[in-house]
Amino acid sequence: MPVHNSEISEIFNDMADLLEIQGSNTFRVRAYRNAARTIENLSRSAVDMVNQDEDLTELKGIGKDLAKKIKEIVETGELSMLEDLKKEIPFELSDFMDIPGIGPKRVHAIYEELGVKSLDELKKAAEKHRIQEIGGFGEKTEKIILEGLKKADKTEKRLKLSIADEIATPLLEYLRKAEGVKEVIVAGSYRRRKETVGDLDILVSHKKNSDMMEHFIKYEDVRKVISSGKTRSSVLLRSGLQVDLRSVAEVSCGAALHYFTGSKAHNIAIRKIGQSKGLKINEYGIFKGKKRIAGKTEEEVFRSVGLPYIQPELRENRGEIEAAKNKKLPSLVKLKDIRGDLHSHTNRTDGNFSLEEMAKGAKERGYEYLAITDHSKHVTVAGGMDSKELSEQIREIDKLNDKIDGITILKSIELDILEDGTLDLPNDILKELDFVYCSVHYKFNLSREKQTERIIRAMDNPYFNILAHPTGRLIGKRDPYEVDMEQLMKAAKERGCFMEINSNPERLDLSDIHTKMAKDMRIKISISTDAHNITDFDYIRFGICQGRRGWLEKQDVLNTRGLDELKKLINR
DNA sequence: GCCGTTTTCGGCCCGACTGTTTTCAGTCG
Repeated sequence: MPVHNSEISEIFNDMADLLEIQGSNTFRVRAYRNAARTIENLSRSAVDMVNQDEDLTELKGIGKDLAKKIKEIVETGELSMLEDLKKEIPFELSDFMDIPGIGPKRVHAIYEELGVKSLDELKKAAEKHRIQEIGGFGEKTEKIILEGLKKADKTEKRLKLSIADEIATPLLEYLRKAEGVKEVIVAGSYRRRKETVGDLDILVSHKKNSDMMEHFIKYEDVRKVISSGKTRSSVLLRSGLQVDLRSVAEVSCGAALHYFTGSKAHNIAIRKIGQSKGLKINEYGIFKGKKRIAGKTEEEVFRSVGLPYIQPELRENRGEIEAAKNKKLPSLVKLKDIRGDLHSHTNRTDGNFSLEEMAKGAKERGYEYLAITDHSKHVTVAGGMDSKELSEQIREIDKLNDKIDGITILKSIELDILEDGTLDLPNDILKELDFVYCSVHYKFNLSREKQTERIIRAMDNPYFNILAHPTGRLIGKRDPYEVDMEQLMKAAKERGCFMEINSNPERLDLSDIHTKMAKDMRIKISISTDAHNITDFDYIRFGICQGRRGWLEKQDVLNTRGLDELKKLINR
């Protein structure tokens, strides 16, 4: 049974939870959490590393002990120490910590004092007002627990970046109307352009005596004020999104922006470097003793620790600090580098606009080319094309290309990969196309081995060029299908195939980590939108963000090329 | 439990807000 990296990191996180509740050394707890993160962010499978007898202690935060534990997990699928720990402390206690306001110390107290060991029992204890009986606990804490339990039922989810955009835009506009306001900027994972956002961290600078905080909590979309102070307030919007507003002085703007942009792991790493240079770094600035030596801009913050500016999308402590030190930071791809879209649909299958309308929409966006990739026949619900219909469309595109100026329409298809790895249409029609996009649309639940084999077999066909939405996931709705991405990428590399970042904010597939894997393996990427509408072309901005989070540079992306170069590059 | 361009031992990021207390611990980001 192959063990996934995510399972290893989950075991380490479980270890950390239980150790923390047990009252273990906090740094030991942190070591487990760090290790969990390292494994989760690994662009290779830990199983392979163990099997190839590689030295795991080379990895950040993995020492002799944790290396041994990783090996044990890989070989047995579990960690005996965790199993032992579960016998000492009820495992369900770790769920208590999902309640906001409840941490390990309080969980420990509840368990020790009341013997409560499940969420059910916790609810009953709170309802009978037994929580208040515990020293250091009061009425409010009890209420927090009851409310938290209610909320846990609804499984508070992270919002997709596109939704966060929709919520943030009017809020920012509103905040900018406050009296005495100077600057308003969103930090946090929103600024790092992560695919989902847990909350919004907004920084404001304003004149003295501004009513900023007052203004903020009066926003019409506020459902509940969580906390409100002079420098920081938190509210819950009706959408369920939490927004934290922080007031910052101008001298501290850069330091605060860096601090609240995160990620936490990145910040810790930066602060450690600062510490080694005798500096204290916090949200107010960079301090040498009591003297502030920097903090007005983010550039100053980085300079003070001897680093060049690091783009927000890279700040995940996935090697960006080492790259910065070695002057190896990527020059990230930009929206304006994109010269065409390689994945789009028309009303011949499940799109909403005609070929010509889509072409005009792409042209209006300044594109030099647009590839039409309608579905093939197996996708019956979308009215997929057979050979005859495809050849009709090919002739239609030829005609349109004669008629329309300023943009070239490329002939392509989103061709289904069948269960046995064959392609949905025969090669004699595929050879008429400029290139072929391929994808999986059914039988998502094959075993990891079978799914991997299926796609690699498809890649064996010489007309296979680009793998669309390589894991099939829909964020928050459908998990990615099981597939060995490393194997897929190796196969793609050997055969001259490419990968897609599907820019639809529901998909963003490849993920950031897999994008980085492709980059490391020198596999070029199509950043395209899968547009079914003209406005869908604008999803490209989310794909670009994902590409940037995966360290992509202009030259790593297929559709930053001019038409001739693209055609040369894409054909096997 | 990890880690070392002063270190193989003694550190390990830092401050605001809240609740329950009378000076602070816990939690959060």
